[in-house]
Order: sequence, then structure tokens, then C-alpha cells
Amino acid sequence: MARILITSALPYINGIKHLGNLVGSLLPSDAYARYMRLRGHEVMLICATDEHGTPAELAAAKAGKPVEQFCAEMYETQKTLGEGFGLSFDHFGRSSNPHNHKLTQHFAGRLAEAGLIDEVMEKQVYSNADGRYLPDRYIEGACPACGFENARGDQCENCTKQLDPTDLINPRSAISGSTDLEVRETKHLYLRQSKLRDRLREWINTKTDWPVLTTSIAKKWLDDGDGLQDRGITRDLDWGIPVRKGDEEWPGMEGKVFYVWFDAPIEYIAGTAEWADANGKSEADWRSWWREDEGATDVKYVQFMAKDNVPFHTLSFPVTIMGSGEPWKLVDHLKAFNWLTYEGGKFSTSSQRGIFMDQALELLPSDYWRWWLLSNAPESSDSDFTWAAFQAGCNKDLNDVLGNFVSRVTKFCRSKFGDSVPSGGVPGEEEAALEKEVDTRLDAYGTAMEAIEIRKAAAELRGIWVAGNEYLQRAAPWTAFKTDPDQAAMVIRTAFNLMALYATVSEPFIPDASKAINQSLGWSGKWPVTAKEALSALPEGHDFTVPENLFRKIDDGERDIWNAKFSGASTA
RNA sequence: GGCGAGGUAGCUCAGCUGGUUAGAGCGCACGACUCAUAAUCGUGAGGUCGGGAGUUCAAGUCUCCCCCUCGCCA
Repeated sequence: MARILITSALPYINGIKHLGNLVGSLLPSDAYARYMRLRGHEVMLICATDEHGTPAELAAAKAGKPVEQFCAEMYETQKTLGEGFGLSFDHFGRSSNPHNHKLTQHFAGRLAEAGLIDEVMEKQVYSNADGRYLPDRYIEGACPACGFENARGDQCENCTKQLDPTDLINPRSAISGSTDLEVRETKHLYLRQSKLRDRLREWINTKTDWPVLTTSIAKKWLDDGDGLQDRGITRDLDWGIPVRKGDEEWPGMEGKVFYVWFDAPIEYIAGTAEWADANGKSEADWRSWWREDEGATDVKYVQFMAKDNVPFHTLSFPVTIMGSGEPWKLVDHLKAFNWLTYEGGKFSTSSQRGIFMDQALELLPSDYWRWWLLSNAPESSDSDFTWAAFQAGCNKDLNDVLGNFVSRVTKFCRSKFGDSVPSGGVPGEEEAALEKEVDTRLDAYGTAMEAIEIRKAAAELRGIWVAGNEYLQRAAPWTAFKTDPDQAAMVIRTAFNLMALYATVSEPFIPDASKAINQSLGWSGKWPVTAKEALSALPEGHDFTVPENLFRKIDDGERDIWNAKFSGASTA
């Protein structure tokens, strides 16, 4: 029994997430958490919406809503969709919540005391008409490099050149279009990441069991060019966490907020505090997950994220933690995913290319998506979602292999023995062989889950399902029944126990189907210690009901319709 | 142009620190069974492991060069 703290990268608030976002951290973190809970470990799975920053303000403006209201509504939407996919967060919080304000200000104060924050005067564009500064995407103008008319303050979309707002020619406000702009001096805080470079490197070098994807990205940032750069952690925006030095004012920083990438990972901690509030727990309860001086020494902390988040989790956030001088938990294992592509190209939120979480659930129940996405997770390289592959995977694995197994066992039993687990007969060689295979596969499945090798785990799970069909075929109870009903009864009883075992071990991947099997059995098993034990767990005479078919097939017609509908360009 | 990740059967991918006839799933062909959702099970065909050179008794697995794809940055 261990304590495992798990966080999923925070989905950004500006819109509904697509399948790539789902498989890039939310889904695998849930599967891992579910597995660990099943194995009897104490798990804390935390996620939240990441709500601050310019894109949130722009999305709110586009929706014609105040940013607070927009975020509150989108939070509810994302929370509901997460539940729709069975994401079993212990708490799904918001980075805009009071706990995060307090903690973010706390960390900033500690970092300042440790001499890790510089106050830097820099030039920013101020709009007199809008009465505010115009950072990043709030300002547009002509690109100084290529002359493109609609370049933004952070980057020219035409030639991809990185820009500063002050570089733009004929700049204008993206809000009002006003050209009544002036350059003002404004003070900002910089996190002196470079001071902790050696310590970070030492720390990362101890992480020999991390995936190459993770350590190579981290090392690149540490050593590329002039090495790790200091980073601005404040912005001239309204929406965000006000800059304070712990509980105190920060002279000269009035009206400014922390940069979204500074406060977002702190929400992992704050989200755990929110969990305590929501569940009647004490401050000590949540701190025991995070503070090594308050009980967290036995906690294993695992983070899930897509690869674009790796630098922030291997460098910036650890700088915040280490620099605070306080014994907060650093990540122990970091699992990063590559991209999921859609029919050979990128998922695109702006052009509505690909499938989004709300749309997916309108087409099929979440287990279909969970299974296909997890069993094809982009672990070693990018992986491609195609409708053909999705259809083939779901039809074969879920419908034909697992669903049909449950169907053939329950229906055969009902017609020959009635609606309870039949008694009689003695297990023999076939059953011993089955036990041996299940033991081997369960072991491999567990090993893969412990190592967070999701695809491999899915393949083993599938192998366990297949073993049931193989067994039935060899044992052929329909033949045995004619001459030796007791033998047939024993085979079917074994198959029922196999079903119960499937319900338990499949839960991390397809929780709804697991529940359906358990309901039809009127049973809820524990994680199998040995196959022999598990395959004789159900009492003889135990009643069951024949469930509705667990899964259905996706036919070619609907596949083609969906393919056309989600190809982008036209939004259907 | 720089950096990173890849290039293994028709498709999607496994192949750990180099070592018997290179594996899996899907697809395909043939066969078996008939309990089940025309589902299942078995057998088989299919690869000079991107190309070239090198190290080694031995290389998909190490070194060098080249080609191609994807991503990030210029």
C-alpha cells in the first residue's frame, strides 16, 4: 500500500478539448489512477482548468462575455465532459480559485526572499483608448521582417518570426483598433531560472527511469544556446493572480498579475487544497500529500502531460519548488506523450478539424474512445487517429472479442443451465492451462501499468480477453453438454469467473463495461492475486442476468459519414 | 539551416544492456466449430529491419556518411 499523487496537465480554459488533448494526459492519468486504486493504493488524482492568460481573455471577448463568466461556464462544461469520459479525478479544480491565488503569491514571496526574482524595467505598448497595456496578442501591426499586415505582438503568422509588441510597424490595438498607442516603461518580475541550472541538471540526471522524450527535452532547454533563460513571470493584464509578495503588497507591481505559466502548475497543489475543502478535510490532510515535512515522504508523485508541457514541468515548476526553500514535493515520475494526429494532419481548434470531446460523446459512449485512444496512445512517437483504424479496433477488440465472450457465456448458460452459475464437474488440464496463461498475462499487464506503458498494458489486457475465447473453443461446453453436463457446467462456471475477472481488470480502460459486467453478475471482485483463486471466486448457484450487448459494431456507412463530417473546413 | 523524434511484414506497431529460423494485432487466404453480436478458434502466405560503408566470431540492435517523414526553432 503506497500513496500515489497523480496530476494531469491542466486543460486550458479557452475551449472544448479535442481527442489529442484527451489522450495526451487526461485519459492516461485516469487509467493509471484507476489501476493503482484497484491495487489497493491510496491515490490522489488532481486536475483543474488553466484559466489565466491572454487566450482566455480573447476567447471570452469573442464569446461576448466577461472573462470571469466565460471561465466559470467553460469550467462547468469541461468538468461535465471529463465526467462523461469517466475521468475519476479526486478533484477537478480551477486555477483561478482562492487557494491558487494564495499559494502563487506565497511562492513568489519565497522566491523573492531567496534572491531568485529580478525586477526589470521594460518597454510595453500602452493603449490610451483602451486604458490598458497591450501584451502579446492584444496588439497587431505589420511585420518588420516580411511586411505581413496582420502580425501579432508575439509572432508573425506569415513568416513565423518571434516578435515583441514594440517591433510592429503601424501598430494598432486588437481590441479597439485604436492607433493611439504609446510605449511606456513598466516593471516586470523575472524568475532567475539560470541560477538553479546546475541544481536542475543534477536533479534531472538522477531521473534515469524517465522516458527519453522527457529528459532530452529538459536537457535541451538547460544547455541549448546560452543555457536556461530567466523568464518573465508577470503581465500587464486584469485577469490573473495579482502580484503580491506573500501576504504583502509588492511595491511597483500594483495592477499586474502573474504570468499564466507561473501560476498554472501551482494549481496542482492548490487543487489538492480545494479537494480538502470540498470533502471536509483539513489543511493537514492536503498538505500531507505535498509537504515532505508534513507527511509526504512516502508519496510518489507522477505527472502526466503532452510533450509541449515538458519544459515547464522539468524546469520552471521545479525552480519554483526548489527556489522556495521549502520541502514541497517534486515530481518523481513524469510521463509525457507525443501528439495524436487526425487523419494524417493536425487537430485544429481554430479550423474545427478533428473530433472534440463533446462531439465524441454524441457519437459513441466513452468506453469506445477510451479503449481506442489508450490502446493507441502516442507513447513512443506521434500516432494517427483514422476512422478506419478506430472502427477496426473497436469492432474487433470490444465487440467481437470481449462483448461477444460475455454474450456467448451468459446465453449458453441460460439456455442449458438457467440463470445461475451452474455447479458440478471438476477442473482439469484445460483449466490449469488457462490459469497459467492468465497469470502470465496479468503479471505482464501489471508490469506495464506500473511502468505506465499504456499501449503494452492494453495489448496484455486484450490478450486476457482472447484467452477466454480460446479456452471456450478448446473446452467446447456445447459438445460436452451432450454427453457430460457436469463437465460443461464446470467450463461455463470457469467462464463466468473469467467474466468477473475481466470486469475487475478492465476497469482502468473501460469502466462502463466493467460496471455492466459486474451488474449482470451481481458481483464485484477484488484484484486477482492468482488466477486459480480468481477463477473459483463466484459461488455455485450465484444468480446472474444476461446483459444487453456490451458493445455494438461501427458500420462502414456511419464511419464514412463521420469521416466526412469531421474533416474540417465545413463545420457540420 | 540548427535541434529533436522517427523510417521494421499491405496497415498500426513490439523488439531490453548486439547472439538460435525478426515478433504481435489488424487485413488477407484456407480450415474447424456452431454456444454467441455472420461472432469465435486454428493454420498459412507476407519483411535482404530506409540506403551505403565500418567495428565484431556475431548487428534491426554499436560507429560514420547519405536519403525520406514529422515536430520545434531559425
